[in-house]
Amino acid sequence: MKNEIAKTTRSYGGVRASLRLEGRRRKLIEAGLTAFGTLGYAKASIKGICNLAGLTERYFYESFGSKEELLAAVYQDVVEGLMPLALERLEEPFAKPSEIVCDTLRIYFTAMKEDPRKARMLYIEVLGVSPAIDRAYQEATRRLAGIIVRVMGLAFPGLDWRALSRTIVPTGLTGALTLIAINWILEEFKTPLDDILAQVTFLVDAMDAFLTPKP
Amino acid sequence: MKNEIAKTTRSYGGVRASLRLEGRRRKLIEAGLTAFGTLGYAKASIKGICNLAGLTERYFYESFGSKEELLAAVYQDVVEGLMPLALERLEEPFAKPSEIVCDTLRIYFTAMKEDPRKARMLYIEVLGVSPAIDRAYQEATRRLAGIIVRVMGLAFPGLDWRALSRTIVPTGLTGALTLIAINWILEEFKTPLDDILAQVTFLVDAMDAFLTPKP
DNA sequence: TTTATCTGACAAGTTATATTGTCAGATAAT
DNA sequence: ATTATCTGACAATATAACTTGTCAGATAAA
Repeated sequence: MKNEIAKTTRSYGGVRASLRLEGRRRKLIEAGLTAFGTLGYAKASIKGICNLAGLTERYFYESFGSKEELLAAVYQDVVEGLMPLALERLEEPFAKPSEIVCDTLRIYFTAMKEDPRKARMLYIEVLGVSPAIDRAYQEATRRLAGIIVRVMGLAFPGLDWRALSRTIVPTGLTGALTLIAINWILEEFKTPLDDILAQVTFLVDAMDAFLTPKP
Repeated sequence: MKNEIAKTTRSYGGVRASLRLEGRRRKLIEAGLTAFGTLGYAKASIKGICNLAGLTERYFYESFGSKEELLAAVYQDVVEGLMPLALERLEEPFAKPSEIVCDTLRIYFTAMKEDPRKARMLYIEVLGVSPAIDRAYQEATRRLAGIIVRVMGLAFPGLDWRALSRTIVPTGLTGALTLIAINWILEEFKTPLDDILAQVTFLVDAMDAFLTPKP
């Protein structure tokens, strides 16, 4: 209670106080991503994270109240960073359903392979930490399901996705995508991405053939 | 190194040494299930688990080298205990595909609702603890996928499930089932099980209608 | 130039947990 | 009956991490 960090207001090293604080916060989030995504949440220590960030513990508590709070911030950051990537593709035109589906999946899976830390955060480290984190996970799952529904809505405009979105179908599709991703992560991306996408293409094409009535 | 527990060989209280040891081990596994399945793995302490088991720490280290080792044993126990339940149903006859699918799912989901500790163990507490546990999770996932393939093979004998089992389809189905289950757990079983199964029935019937050519 | 504030390194206190050790009384073997 | 072993309760130690505090030197403001 006595010795809280005095709120910094001055400029220092030519940068405003708020910018320095934000910079430290970002460094901690980045370090947290590395620590959680490699060591895992349980084995990552605050001191270790601070070392990675090139900061000292004081600055950790300046921005976060606990390791769990940092985890939540890192998780949010990863989720927020990944969403727009997939959404961009949805603005572009496409020739057939399997194209838009696979393109979106490719973006998603590629992002994970390029940064396995994020992959671990998204699916593995985030579960079972605390009720608060569980809620964040649920919320992120819902958003992912929402994106999937949008993609499927574009791919199969004939279906009533507004109605379907109130069923277990989006959750099921999300789960399918998620577990395929988890297995891919745990086997260290051994299966070529193109193999996975070829199978998806086959399935989506089959669904397309079923839905579009032949004359 | 000096003071290891002398290996017990005598009979005591009318029970053989090996039986007493096995009994303590089982008590610890049961206590671990309770602790991990409610507090969560991270927050469960060895002392707390021993209290739940009505044993002292000495006996913990008699049977397990670490908390993680206990987790692996508990996980195995839960997985082994759940498999035969679902497999039993597969011996019985059924009228239509959605019947066998839903019956199996009902058994599975009911088991989780009746013992949420197991549900949490299966899907939530087990992830991200260590590479060894990750492998156990992968193995269990494969076995679950195997069961799903068997169920689908019964429900849709017209499909070549031997070939399909080498695709992402079993993993996808497993993931769908898993995430639906996780959401159900995290929302504390709010959605009535019959609602979920009704949707599954609808989907499986639709798939059936698609696969059986109309005259 | 002088004063106030910021930074980085580290110390200190606190808590929690794991892990090993001790021991008195209960039980079985001789 | 006496000796050896087993059990349960608890003490002691070690370790690790969190959290707060101190302080010298760097930087900016007056």
